[in-house]
Amino acid sequence: MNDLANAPDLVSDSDEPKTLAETAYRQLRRDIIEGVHRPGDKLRVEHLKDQYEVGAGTLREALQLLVTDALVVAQGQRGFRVAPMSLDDFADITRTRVLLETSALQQSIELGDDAWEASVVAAFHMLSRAEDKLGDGSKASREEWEMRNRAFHEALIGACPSRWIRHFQNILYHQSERYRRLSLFRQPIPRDVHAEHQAIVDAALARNSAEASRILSEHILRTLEAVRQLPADFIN
Amino acid sequence: MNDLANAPDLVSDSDEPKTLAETAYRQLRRDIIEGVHRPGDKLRVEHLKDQYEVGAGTLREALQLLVTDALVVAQGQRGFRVAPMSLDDFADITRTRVLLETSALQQSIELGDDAWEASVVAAFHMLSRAEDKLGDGSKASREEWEMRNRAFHEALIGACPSRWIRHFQNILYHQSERYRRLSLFRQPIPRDVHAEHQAIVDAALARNSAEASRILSEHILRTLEAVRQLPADFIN
DNA sequence: TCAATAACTTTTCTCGAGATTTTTGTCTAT
DNA sequence: ATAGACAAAAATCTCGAGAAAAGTTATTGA
Repeated sequence: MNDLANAPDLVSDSDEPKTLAETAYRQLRRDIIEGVHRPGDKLRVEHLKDQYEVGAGTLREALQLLVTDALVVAQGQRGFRVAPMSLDDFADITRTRVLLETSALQQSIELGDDAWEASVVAAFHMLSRAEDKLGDGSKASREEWEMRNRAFHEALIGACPSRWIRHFQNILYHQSERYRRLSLFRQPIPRDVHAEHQAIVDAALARNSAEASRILSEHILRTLEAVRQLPADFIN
Repeated sequence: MNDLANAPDLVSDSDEPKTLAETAYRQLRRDIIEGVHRPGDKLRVEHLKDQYEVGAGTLREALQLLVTDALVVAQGQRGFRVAPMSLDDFADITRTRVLLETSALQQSIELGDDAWEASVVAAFHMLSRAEDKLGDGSKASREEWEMRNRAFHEALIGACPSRWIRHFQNILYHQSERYRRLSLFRQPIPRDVHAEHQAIVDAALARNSAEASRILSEHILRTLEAVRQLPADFIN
């Protein structure tokens, strides 16, 4: 139909940072997702420029990039703040993710070729291996699992030709990461995620679009439930 | 359910520009949508800073804001360019818009109260009046119609509580504006748009979610067909 | 004639200082 | 004691110049 699948991303994310601003942007993004800068915190340029070792203008640019990801909000003439978090917001993020990701998955199942099937199987395998090593509870293994989990979800919708859906999906994934981090903190991988992933793979390879969407939906929504059951004051 | 409907937008767009950078941003955005800067054009800071009468750093910031809207693409260390246009891209935009806007409409129909109904009727009335004045073919009347058309679509999904859907919807609307401009150029409001809008309003007020979505889908997709039938070299 | 290198020009990126605006703190008057 | 106004402090926003990179043209050798 169209060949957008191989077109460059709307916002380059994969390749190396070529500029100081982008380097600071990535460090800041990680720090926000990790909770170093907490929701609602004011991000003062004068303080942060020393911390991240760049000029004021450069840091400003990094903050602007974070506005694109909606991890930072800018209020004209009143500086920058870390985007607030709330249960309602996470519910919104999750539902929107379900809407986009199921649609992308359906298109993937419809259009995906052998190479797509192979990449899904491969990503699932990588993820399964990471699950095995998750027992030690180390931070490294958990981060590895995070990365591969993300790679798996990306592989699933990899054959979806819509650059826009993938772009929005990307933004939402970063957002959820902030929340999922909370749920992992208390109950490290509680439910049987492996079986859920396996079921999605099976349905996808069987080209059973409706079934795959249904399972994926429940899979994503379950994370919402996990966060909902956290102590109320966990999100502030 | 949740009270996000009245929460501030992810990216403030309604209120007045409080900073020079934001002013330049709006001017630039309009110029890109209007085609003053053409797709693929290089946006050289040194030239543009004089044209828009701001400093280099300030213009840089304005360009960064446009990256958020995906109207400008930044290539690290190689400056900024106007985002390219293509038929495939517009098809992608349109389909994604349909996905988001029908979902938002369904939620609106489900949750909307009397005030929502009133705002839909009001926006429809405003739009109809603008259609009457469209006969003179003046630029002013066409711009008025554009604004009210947008207001109408926004009113329809106004009761959708998802800030994220509305945010993405917003970005996509700006994108389509660039393309719709082309179709208006040749065939000024060709099809019977009024009847389509009327049908959507009727179905929405009757709380007929499925029917309203179906009509809205076709309504949006028709614009895609209109652009498809333009001379091939119109998009370059 | 063509390819590779080198010098030059253009453009982007980065920084620190000055001008505005917001915020904080203090003081006075009711 | 509270509210308002004034003053001081902090932070943001803006600008122009200098450093680094990319792009362009000229030159040289085979």
